[in-house]
Amino acid sequence: MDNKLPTLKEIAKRLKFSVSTVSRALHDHPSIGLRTKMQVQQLAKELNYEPNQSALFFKQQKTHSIGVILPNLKEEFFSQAINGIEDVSNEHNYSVLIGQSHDDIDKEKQIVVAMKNHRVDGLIVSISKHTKNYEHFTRLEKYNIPVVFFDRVPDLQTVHKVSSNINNGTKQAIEFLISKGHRRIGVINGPEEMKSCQERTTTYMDVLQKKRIKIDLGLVATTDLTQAGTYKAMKELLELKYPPTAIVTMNDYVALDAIQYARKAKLKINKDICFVSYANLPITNYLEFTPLASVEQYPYEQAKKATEILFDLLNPAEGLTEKKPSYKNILVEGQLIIHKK
Amino acid sequence: MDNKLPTLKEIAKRLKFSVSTVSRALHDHPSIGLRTKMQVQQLAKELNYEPNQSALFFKQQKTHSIGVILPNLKEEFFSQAINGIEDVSNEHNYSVLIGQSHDDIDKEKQIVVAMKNHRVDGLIVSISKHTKNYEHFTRLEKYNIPVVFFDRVPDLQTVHKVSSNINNGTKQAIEFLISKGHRRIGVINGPEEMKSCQERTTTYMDVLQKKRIKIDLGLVATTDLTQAGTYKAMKELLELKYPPTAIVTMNDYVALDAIQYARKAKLKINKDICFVSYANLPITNYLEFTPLASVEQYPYEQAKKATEILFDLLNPAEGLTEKKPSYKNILVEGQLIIHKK
DNA sequence: TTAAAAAAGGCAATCGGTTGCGCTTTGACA
DNA sequence: TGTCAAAGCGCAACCGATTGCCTTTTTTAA
Repeated sequence: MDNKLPTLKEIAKRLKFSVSTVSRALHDHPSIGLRTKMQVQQLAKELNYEPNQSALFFKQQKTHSIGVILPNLKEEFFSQAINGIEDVSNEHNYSVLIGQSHDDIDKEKQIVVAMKNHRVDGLIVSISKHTKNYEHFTRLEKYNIPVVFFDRVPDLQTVHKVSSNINNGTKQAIEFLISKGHRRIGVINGPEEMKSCQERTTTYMDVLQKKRIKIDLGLVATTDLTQAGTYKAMKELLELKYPPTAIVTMNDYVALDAIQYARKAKLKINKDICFVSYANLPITNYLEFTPLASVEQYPYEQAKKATEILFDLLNPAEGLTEKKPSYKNILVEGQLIIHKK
Repeated sequence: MDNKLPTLKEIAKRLKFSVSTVSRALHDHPSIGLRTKMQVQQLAKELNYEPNQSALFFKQQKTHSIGVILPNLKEEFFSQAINGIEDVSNEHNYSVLIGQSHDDIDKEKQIVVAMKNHRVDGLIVSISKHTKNYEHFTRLEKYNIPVVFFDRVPDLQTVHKVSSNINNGTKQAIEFLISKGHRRIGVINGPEEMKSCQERTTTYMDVLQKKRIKIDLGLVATTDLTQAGTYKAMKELLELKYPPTAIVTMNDYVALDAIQYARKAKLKINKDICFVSYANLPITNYLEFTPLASVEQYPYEQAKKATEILFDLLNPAEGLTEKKPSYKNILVEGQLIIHKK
């Protein structure tokens, strides 16, 4: 009982019209008579006709789907980002294909290939924390698959990207800590490959310098974002001759690990030592010991903006010539959120 | 410079073969000579030829993609589930299309239509918490799109589903609390529409009865899973003449809200009142006040199993006749995990 | 009444790959 | 040297929808 889906041919046969007439009738083409249109449209409705998307995709060389590659859906940051992507895609009647790199470069490359084979019309990407080489992405140009990066973006001028300008947030964060009387402020940064981490350090030093606070490079530690890495960083910081009284951490997950370490070290959170972080996870509402403040990076907005750019690329603006090798580089301002409690 | 992708036709033209020969050569068809095969395969490699998936999808009437519909990616339970789905799909070289219902029935229906239009080969679904009517899913049968439900499954016999058998976990949980000396054990359950919630209540009563503990229906409250709903449930329970000394909550998110409420009510967690929950969120590791134990529901495994079933449906086992209106109904055993601390 | 224009609809190519079937070689064997 | 089969390859249909162009019919105007 393989209930074949109705096709144009089927309708045409029943009504004794040609396939092309049926097609045009359904599209309200002017050169089809009213009676014919009515007949066709009614039968189409009766049969519950719907055009075969695969055929359309094939003909128009479009799949009406975009791919999304990101490190890990488990991080709420990214699952919020997905919402932004989905919302915009749905408006355009596009579907969303998802792939997680799990911060593994090989997996990332593999997904890119899979997406390309699937002929996605475009790609939204947040790169893995180890990605330094972007060839697997740039290669997509040959296939006319536009790519827009967000949040974790390559340090290239020749790509479209949306990222969070954390400089302002970082500045606010450090000034906030200084205003609270802290003078020895530590940093637990992420891998140096990540552009945002370099920026964080730079801003950190800028602010301290402006406020005429001595800079001690020993106060800048790095983690690979694992719990072990963060513990190690904390160990280094706490073993300093003059340990920090406040620490700025790469993101909330790092902050949670750092806080856990501090507690094991019998430090009183927000008393002996304070934390300021990035990302502003909703889950922190349930925590007893949380960062004093977080720099919100607006994942939903970033992802939304990135997707909008992608659709602009897919539907080149009306009346615009092809000649525009200009690359979008949008910055979403980060914002320091001071937690209540 | 619209670098057209190479096609069979292109290769055929250059080598002066017919398209069909080229096609067969690339597929190692026996009726093609060795020399020809070599030539074709080499040129194909040089040109970086790759078959146009859209064309294939169209021809074979398959898209090599499966759709996933679930309530909310923000819940770690579901983002873990996605991993299981992705892993299996990748093995089969399938792509994963994602849609979130956000627990909204209309949105859910809309996504089903979008997925159908996209001609996904199959669907993995965890229904919204309000879904009672499953017509939008059963309608897919007509399109030969198999559906496998997981975790939040319809209460129907005529569908494929994988869900967590929480009865055993619930039993263990209640017995655990009883062994700790609790005699007044409360329940904060989810919406009654959800099958798992009915089961929870039933098991709860069974165990109490077996242990000869008086059943007080006042101890069973429900929440709509929002914070407000949970607060209301807690209020009811705590205002009882003899309030519970332990509470079993629908899931960890509910538990967190309940715990927060209890703390505001100046109750000492794990002393005045204990909690046992479901889901076992990793985030609870960072919490000061957590449930004593959680019933792990193995989202990754559930989703993985569901996806495997889907692929079985897509590739009907060799030598099996079509005649098998048998519906899979897999239960993944829940397991009580007692938190250390 | 006739020519020309407008209206209505059909033909066939096309997208890229697959595949049943038929045609032409070649080689082996008698 | 003639015969026949196997080997090697091409033709053409097909999947479903779109669209440029041509044909037929009807209408309008001269």
